[in-house]
Amino acid sequence: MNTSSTPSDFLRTIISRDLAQGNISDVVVRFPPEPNGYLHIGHAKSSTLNFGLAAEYGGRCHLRFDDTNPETEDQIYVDSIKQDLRWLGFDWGEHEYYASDYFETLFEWACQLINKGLAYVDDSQENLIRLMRGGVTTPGVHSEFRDRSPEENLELFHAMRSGEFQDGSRVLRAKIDMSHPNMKMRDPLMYRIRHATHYRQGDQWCIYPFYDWAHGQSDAIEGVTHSICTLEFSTNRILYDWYLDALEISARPRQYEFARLNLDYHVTSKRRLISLVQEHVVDGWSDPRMPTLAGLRRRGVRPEAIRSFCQSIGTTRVDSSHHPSLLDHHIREDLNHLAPRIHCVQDPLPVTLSNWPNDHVESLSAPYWPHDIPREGSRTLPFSGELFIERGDFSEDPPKGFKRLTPGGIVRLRHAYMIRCTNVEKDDHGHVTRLVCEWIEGTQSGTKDSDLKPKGTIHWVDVHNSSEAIVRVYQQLLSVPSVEDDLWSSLNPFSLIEHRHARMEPSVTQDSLDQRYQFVRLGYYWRDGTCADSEKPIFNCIVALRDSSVKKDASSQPSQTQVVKDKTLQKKSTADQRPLTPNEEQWLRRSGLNRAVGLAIYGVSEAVAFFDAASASAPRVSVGNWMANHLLPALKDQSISDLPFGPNEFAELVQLADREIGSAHEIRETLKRMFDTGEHPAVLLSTIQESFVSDPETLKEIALEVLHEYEDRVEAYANGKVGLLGFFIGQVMRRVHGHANPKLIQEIVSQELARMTS
RNA sequence: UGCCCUGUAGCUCAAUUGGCAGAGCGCCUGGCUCUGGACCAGGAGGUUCCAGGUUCGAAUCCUGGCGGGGCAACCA
Repeated sequence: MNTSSTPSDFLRTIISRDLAQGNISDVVVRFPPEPNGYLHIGHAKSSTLNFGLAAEYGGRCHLRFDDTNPETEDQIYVDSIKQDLRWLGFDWGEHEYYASDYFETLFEWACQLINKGLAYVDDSQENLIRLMRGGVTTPGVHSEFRDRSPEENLELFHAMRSGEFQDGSRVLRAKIDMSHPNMKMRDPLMYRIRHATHYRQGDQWCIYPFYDWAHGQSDAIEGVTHSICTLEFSTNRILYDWYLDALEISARPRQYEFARLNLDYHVTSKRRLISLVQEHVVDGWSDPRMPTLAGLRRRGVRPEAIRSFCQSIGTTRVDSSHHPSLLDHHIREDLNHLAPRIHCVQDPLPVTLSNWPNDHVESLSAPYWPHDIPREGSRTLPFSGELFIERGDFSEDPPKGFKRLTPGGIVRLRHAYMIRCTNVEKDDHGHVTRLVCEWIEGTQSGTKDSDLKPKGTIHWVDVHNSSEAIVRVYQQLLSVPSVEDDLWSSLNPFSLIEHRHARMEPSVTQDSLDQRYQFVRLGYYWRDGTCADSEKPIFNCIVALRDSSVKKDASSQPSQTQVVKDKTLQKKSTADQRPLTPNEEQWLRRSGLNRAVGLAIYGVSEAVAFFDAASASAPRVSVGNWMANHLLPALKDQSISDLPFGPNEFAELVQLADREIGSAHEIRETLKRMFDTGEHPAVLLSTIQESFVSDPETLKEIALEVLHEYEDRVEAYANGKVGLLGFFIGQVMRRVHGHANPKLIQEIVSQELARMTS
């Protein structure tokens, strides 16, 4: 199976830390689909993440239906989502929840916000509200209803609930900040009026909460600790926190975002999937070409493959798109040890063996498994003078490297004999209709090697002892990696290839209907469950075998030349620096600092005065560097005057660094502690250094330990790879957990190195 | 144009939190084989987006720039 190394990603880092620091005692996550469609491969990523996290950390994962929009949601989707999740192998126990079950609580909480003056009823029209929100660079304006009293708001809100108003006539909004740089904070809507029947709550409600108002609160109600959603919600996080803070409830879930799954050559947007179904481009939601779990399932993909695919792609915050070959790889890996090998000829070409004894039928025994798979079992393969081979396995005019049958050439029929092609029969159009071949006696599979060297081995079936079948081979739905402008022109016209006259070997009739096979040299297949009543059996191709003979088509990985990744472009754009103002120029000249450092200081209020004061007793350049690189960035929101220390203490710190009383690492640590305690730098530094390994003998011991452990590298060092000095220092540093002076280590390591290699 | 996120091998991700830039997939070569599969061995592929700075040492910290994505639904 695939590499079982436990995945490491930013979420696991966060959760491990929360657990270690005691921020939480149990991990509670949730998978929150809206029941308005079928689950697809993207949901598989999200659900394996959440259910996987819960399992790994011994926590739990809730299934919550985010059903706050009565107009699009339906029980059939609830049912299909549950079915798909169970199929994937996930178990949520009794933790099945519905956001709509929280409507009453949400309503009460909204009233609380109204009472606090943090929410108001707005009678403005929809498009006016939109207009008044402003744009990304222009602030919004206040609604004329923004300053209604809590009493009036409460009364109106209750009237909204009791159905006194029409759809769209009023909304409840949070009262935040109409000029907030984040658009989501410009008095977001909390409730709309919708006189619609909810699939679960019926006509109980005519006001419905929006996502932002419902989601975080639902998380809090359920005790969710980590609320993991996709990247497009990252701008919503600030609102998520605002609502929870405003409510002052004890439960405190946190939202984290990760990148959704994109699969090249597949349609992933729900809207487009719907139109494919509605326009009958595909055979419903479970068409084997669809990226829905229902489609994947019908195609024959097993949940194990989907889960291992999802684990292998990792979890990041980077928008990325995956090539389907990776999914294919996991499907094959799953099926390789599971699917017995049988013969199927998809596109039959008749072959007559001219010298085969008349009417003789030989029963050959053929193992189901190749030598490298440790499984037992075989079946009987009837063999006579009338056979079918794959049309593509014969070529009159073979390309270079063709390893199959050619006029006059020899191939082995798998599990049977070698044959030589002696004659090619064609119709009036020059189309090959039949091959006449010579049976080569004594070449049966398993017998001693003959001198003959077949070009290759091909599969076959017996004409009179085989059955017809329909075989469907699928390719990606799109002919381009992603839909550009128009879905219809992006569709791959060859996404379904149907072989109506395929021939199967006879053993198949004895197998159970849900058996998955490898059709030798073709791929993995199984019977289409939805067509059980069809006259001929219908087989779906689950995934083709890897095929290094095929010319790569449009869906192959991009070639190196195709991908320039705009690197040249990026290079060209040298950092054009903005011109300086006269004041800035004067400041730079006066301070004697370089541009970057100088401007960093100039841009922060009080920083110039701080710099001037500090540089009275310490070198200006050092003061500048330490300020720009370490002091100012650590400031975050607070201002310089809030610091528990002043410029004089800072100057002392800089001097400690300058006189090499402390290493850069130690000085940084000292500064960090000054932020917390405000204590004197020299005192802090000496306590830090006390815990340091400063005894040269001890360090020498450790250095020798390292050098012995990495003898090969010492040799490489001796041979001129002097850059390894840094590596040795690093290793010693690691062993003392950073608690030592690097310059001292360098001295010692260099000495020992010189001794060893001289 | 405002705010937020994000740039590591062709692709997707790692890198013990400042210490030798690695893995899987894909690709190429060889071996094995009665599957152009699987398996085994090897290989190519990197200016860690760019330019500066701090440091004994930077993919990692700082400044500036460039590229990509998201946000202005009475959807979620």
